[in-house]
Amino acid sequence: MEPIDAAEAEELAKGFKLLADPIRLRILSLIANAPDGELCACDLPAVIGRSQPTVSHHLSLLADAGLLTREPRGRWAWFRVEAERIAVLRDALAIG
Amino acid sequence: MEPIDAAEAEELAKGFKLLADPIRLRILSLIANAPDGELCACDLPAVIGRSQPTVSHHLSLLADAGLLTREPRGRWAWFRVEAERIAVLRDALAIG
DNA sequence: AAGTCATATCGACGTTCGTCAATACATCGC
DNA sequence: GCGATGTATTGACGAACGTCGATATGACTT
Repeated sequence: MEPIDAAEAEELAKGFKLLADPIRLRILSLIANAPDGELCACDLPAVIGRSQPTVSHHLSLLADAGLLTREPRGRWAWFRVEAERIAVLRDALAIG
Repeated sequence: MEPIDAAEAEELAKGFKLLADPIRLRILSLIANAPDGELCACDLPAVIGRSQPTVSHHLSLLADAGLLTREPRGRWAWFRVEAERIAVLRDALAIG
């Protein structure tokens, strides 16, 4: 954890805020561990146990922040984890 | 990022929620980079730019969660970063 | 003992967040 | 075209959060 200024703290906090929800963590985990590293949004409401609008809301938050990429294929939407963006947050937690 | 269940996601989300605030990030950064790895709370309100109750509030949140340890010395309170607890969160972001 | 100083707690306020029902939008199959 | 299906958006609600002024607690100094 290097010394950070106010602007960088603001930026990092936005990132961690997205990780500060169990639903979003499970979504990221499910996608990261899915075959070929991608997952169809259609499966998530049942697996997560939340309504379709709620899941879609979280997916949009993660995608808008660049932590996920969305690829529409016909009727379905497929998502992948943007590992580099996660790595930025992980590296910010390196202490000493 | 290994596959995580609902209980683990809940636990990790609590941790990331503490990192999801720029003030708390700066507090952690300032303490981690302070001489001897410890910092007196008395300096923080001026450096951070928030009121004393606000800073004390954030320090308590971090200490209660085990991310900081508080050591009262006379009139002052000194804080250290609990690196192992931060490492748990960092490791959770390791994506295959 | 009285005063001072650092810290913690309380109470209140506006803001943000997570959630879902209802609805709109887009794409497929017939 | 039309109905069905997957997804996104809207609107509304209660809960949680960050903030600060006022106050309380505790410790040192004289």
